[in-house]
Amino acid sequence: MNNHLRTLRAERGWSQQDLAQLLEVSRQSVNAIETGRYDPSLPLAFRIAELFGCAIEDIFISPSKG
Amino acid sequence: MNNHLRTLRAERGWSQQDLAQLLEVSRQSVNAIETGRYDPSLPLAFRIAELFGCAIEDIFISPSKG
DNA sequence: TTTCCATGTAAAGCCTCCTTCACATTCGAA
DNA sequence: TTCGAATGTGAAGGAGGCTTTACATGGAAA
Repeated sequence: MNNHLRTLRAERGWSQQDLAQLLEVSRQSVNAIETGRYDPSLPLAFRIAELFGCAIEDIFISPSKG
Repeated sequence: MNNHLRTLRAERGWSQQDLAQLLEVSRQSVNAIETGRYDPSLPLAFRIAELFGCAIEDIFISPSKG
C-alpha cells in the first residue's frame, strides 16, 4: 500500500528517528512503512494520522485505488 | 479497538457470513473484529470502509479516544 | 580524511492477523 | 421436537507487523 508518509515527515523536517519516537515505534518500522515493505497495523495508522492531523485516507492510498 | 461494524452490518440486514463474502475474508474474521478480539489489517479496514461508504475513522474508534 | 547523521536492509524472535476445521449455543420455523 | 441459520469460540498453522542488534552506504561538516 502506497502512502505519503515520507512527504509529510519531510515537510516537518523530521528524521525517521524523530518520527519513530513521536509514534513510539522503532526507526526501522518507520522506514519499512515509508519504503512500502509493509503496512502499519490499524492502531499505528491511527497514531500516524492523529500526529499529522489528517485522516488515514489522506496518508495511505487504498489498494483499490492503486 | 472498538468499532461500529455490527451496527452497520445489522442496518443492512447482513449476516456475518454475508459480510465476510463481500469482504473476501472468513466469517470468523468478521466475528473476531466485531467482538473486538482483534483489529483488521489496514488493507481490510480500507475494504470495510469502502463497502460501507464511509471513512475508516467513522467505523473504528481510535484507541486514544477510547 | 575523518566523523557524524540519515537512511536502507538483514536476521531472529515474538505477537497479531487471518485461515480452516471443528464444536457449542441459541433461536425461529417446520 | 427437529431442523437449519446465525453466532461465539478454540486450536493449529501461515503470513505479516514490530522489535532489537547489527552492518552498509551516502552526504555534510570538521
